Amino acid sequence: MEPKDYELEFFKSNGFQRKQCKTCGKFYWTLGDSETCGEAPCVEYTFIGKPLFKEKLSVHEMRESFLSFLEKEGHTRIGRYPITARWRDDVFFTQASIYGFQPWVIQGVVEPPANPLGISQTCVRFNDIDNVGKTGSHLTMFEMMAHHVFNKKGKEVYWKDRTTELCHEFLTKVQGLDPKAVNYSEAWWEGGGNAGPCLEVLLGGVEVATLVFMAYATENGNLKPLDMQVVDTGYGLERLTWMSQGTPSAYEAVFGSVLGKLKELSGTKVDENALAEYSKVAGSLKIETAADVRELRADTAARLGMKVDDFMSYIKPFESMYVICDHTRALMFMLSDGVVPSNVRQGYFGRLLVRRALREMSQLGIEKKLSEIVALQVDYFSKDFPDLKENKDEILKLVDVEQDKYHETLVKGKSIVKRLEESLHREGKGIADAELIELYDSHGLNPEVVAEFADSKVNVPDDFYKRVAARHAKTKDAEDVIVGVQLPKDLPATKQLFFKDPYKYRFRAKVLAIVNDLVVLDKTCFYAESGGQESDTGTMKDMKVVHVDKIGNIVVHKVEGEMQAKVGKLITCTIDETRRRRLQRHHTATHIINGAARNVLGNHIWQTGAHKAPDVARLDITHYADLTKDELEKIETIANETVLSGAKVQSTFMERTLAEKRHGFRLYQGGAVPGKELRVVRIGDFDVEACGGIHCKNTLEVGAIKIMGTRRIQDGVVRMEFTAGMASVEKMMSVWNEVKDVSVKLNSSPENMSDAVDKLVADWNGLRKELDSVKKGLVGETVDDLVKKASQVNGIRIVRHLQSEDMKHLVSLAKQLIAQPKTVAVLGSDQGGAKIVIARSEDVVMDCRPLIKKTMEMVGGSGGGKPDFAQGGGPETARIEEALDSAVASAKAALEKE
RNA sequence: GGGCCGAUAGAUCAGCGGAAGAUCGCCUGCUUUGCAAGCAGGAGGUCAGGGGUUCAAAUCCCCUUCGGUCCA
Repeated sequence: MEPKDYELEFFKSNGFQRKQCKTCGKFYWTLGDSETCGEAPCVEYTFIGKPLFKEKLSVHEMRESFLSFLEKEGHTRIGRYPITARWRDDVFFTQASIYGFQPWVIQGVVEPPANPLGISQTCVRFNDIDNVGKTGSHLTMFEMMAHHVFNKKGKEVYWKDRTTELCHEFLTKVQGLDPKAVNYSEAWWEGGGNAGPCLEVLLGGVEVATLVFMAYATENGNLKPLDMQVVDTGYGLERLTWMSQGTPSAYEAVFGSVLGKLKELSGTKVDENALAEYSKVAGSLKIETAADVRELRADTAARLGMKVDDFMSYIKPFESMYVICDHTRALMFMLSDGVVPSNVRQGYFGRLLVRRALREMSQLGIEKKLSEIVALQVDYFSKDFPDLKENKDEILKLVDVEQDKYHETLVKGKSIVKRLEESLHREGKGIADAELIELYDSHGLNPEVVAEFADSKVNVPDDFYKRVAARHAKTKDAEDVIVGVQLPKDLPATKQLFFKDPYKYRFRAKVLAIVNDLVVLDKTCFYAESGGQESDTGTMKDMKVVHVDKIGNIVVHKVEGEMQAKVGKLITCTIDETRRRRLQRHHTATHIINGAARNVLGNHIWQTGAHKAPDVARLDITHYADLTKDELEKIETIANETVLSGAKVQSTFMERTLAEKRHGFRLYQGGAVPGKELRVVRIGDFDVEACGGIHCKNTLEVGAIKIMGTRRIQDGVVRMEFTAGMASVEKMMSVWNEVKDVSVKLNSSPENMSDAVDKLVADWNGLRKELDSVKKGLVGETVDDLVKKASQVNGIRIVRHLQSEDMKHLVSLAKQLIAQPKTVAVLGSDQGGAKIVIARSEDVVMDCRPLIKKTMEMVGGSGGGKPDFAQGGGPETARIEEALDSAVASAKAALEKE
């Protein structure tokens, strides 16, 4: 961070002064005479009640004002990128306007869609979700407005001066800000492996924009100049809107009619003064823990001369409403862009928002469905985002489904809390910290919910969420390190011939390198495993090619047999044609099923994974419920109709930006696809995906598609297994054969098999029961005999009996014997080892446990039980008679003592 | 991707080393003009699956499968 980085010609020629903030020491440039940098906490918000801009604008108006200003200044306006960053595999969500251009544009691999460009990018960030609603300015979802410039060497567009000038003009000329009211503070920006100087645009106590000049790559702590220097600006749409309106909090400015409706529903009255003070205090505090929030409330209450409790009860409903507004707006965009709420990955954040919003709804006592609030958001935003309107029904459906799921969790939770409380009560305890943490972590019940469900009072520890986090903070296992193969440097990218001709199975190519059993060619028809499609196999001269991989853009053939390739020589290769054709069909079938599923289930269907083997393929899609039989049949029917329609399958390479423009982000079904050009695979008007796989040329080649089964592999994801072409035929043949075999065994026909099995099962159950009762009857008969044969001691009968039955039978017999008065039973069995039961009726005084222990020691075993009923066993079966005698003797001895 | 909790009758769950239980629901009979209900009796379980420990496992240990939940 060098001072000269910030000595802009723009500052100098316009009379800006460089000053140092009295409070924080930051350097800043200004036309004014302030002595501080101009950002809270160095200064308090100055614009509340006194807007700094000439006109009060809504978010829609502010966005339009910014973008049209940029257009006027020579920028091209482009549409937002989706909130789910499907073109990247390093992040879940779009968190800044630059995300849409990372990594390909920034790396110079792909041309930007326009240069310079203007955008208002929808973003979500969850780091500060706990502060939403409380601080007056935190949001999970926001729009980052920006002008971006991608400066290639020799093709520079503009850099620091013009950037800052544009910013200054927008604020002063367009929004009518007093030029003296804005400060530009010097700062350094780093992120995602890049770095550069930046200017923070501060006014009214708020940072409304950041102007980043991305000039370096960071490598091991060192800075390396970038080939392409990027202007990365970020203007907070919500903050600018807030500034223009001067409302007590950003929420009041941003949420418009949606917030109004919530106020109406909850019947709260607004005290502008209290809200304003709250925001001001929040602006000057660092809010990180629950204790900070308490301090915020206490400070504000003090400034207002209110009791903390009174202030709390006033401010709570507002916090709730702000949270609901924020979360529903974020949800709307996330769901529209293809997030299906679930318990993992992106979906989890959808669930989180729904549950948090519902909590606040119930706090406010609003009985409406959450989807009704989301619907208000859609209406408020759909004019500027038409896709929201298009997806409205889907969005609301997803919210409803998720609300139902939360309801189930709560119903279950309620009984869990009740039971827990009962059992703790028996021990004379109440719900303590440990239980609270367990209930939240394992059952999704946060402390407030538990307190609501519990009969007794529940105290929530201050550091509750910290302690939950501590439970998760265990060290990770070391990851498996994949040992990479060291290929010779400077190998050219392998030419992949199958793109041009997917039906070429024989070719000759030059051998470029051999490493162990790996062969690299100059060109190849072998498809390397990727995109879920297994690799081709085949032969190379007389060697077998068993697997093909891609390392970077070099295709590596793994061969078996004596090495016959020679570097520099040509070699003849043949691909296993049958296998290839099967893989091809399965790949095209996967696209068809994906399209069919979206057709039947809705726009929220995205591919989350896929695998194509020669004999079977599978496709994972985002969906909130198990597929019904009806849905499945529809998908299968549509898929097969599509096959029979004989649609062309077109594969064309296209510049990434152009492909995105033409086909939208639906392209990214298979996840992030690297590179400058995308291969776009299009099946009629049915399905378009970015895909590097090998496809049939016409859907007719796919043959019959048979979906073998579906199952939910996780909440929000359904896996479909299916076959196509010969694989379908084989599968159906083998299943049909199986069915016929079974039906023959059942003495039935395939059509009547189900009835036959029902009958069989019923018969089997009947027989089992009959056997049970017959056995019981036999026991009954012997009881009388045994009692008669029993010996007597002190008027107590001792029954001694040995039989070859299982323990269950022995126990059953003993129970019947001791139902008689004054009876001791000593029963043995030699089945599966030496087993003995010693039991007595209630009116006999004797502890059976020491007897069984002593007895079983004789047969090398042990035993135990209750005083009146003991059992045991041991391995020395041959000594069972001896043991029985000993047991009877011991029992007699014990009884005589009494 | 990781942590935690869980899987027992049709449903909700208890049992947590010594014959598989409760409540609701279901069936039969009685009672009632009918309904709600009441009374008496009854059916209904591979204790998720597989290994192990033990004389003995629903119960303890390990693995697998499935569900829930928290976190990234």
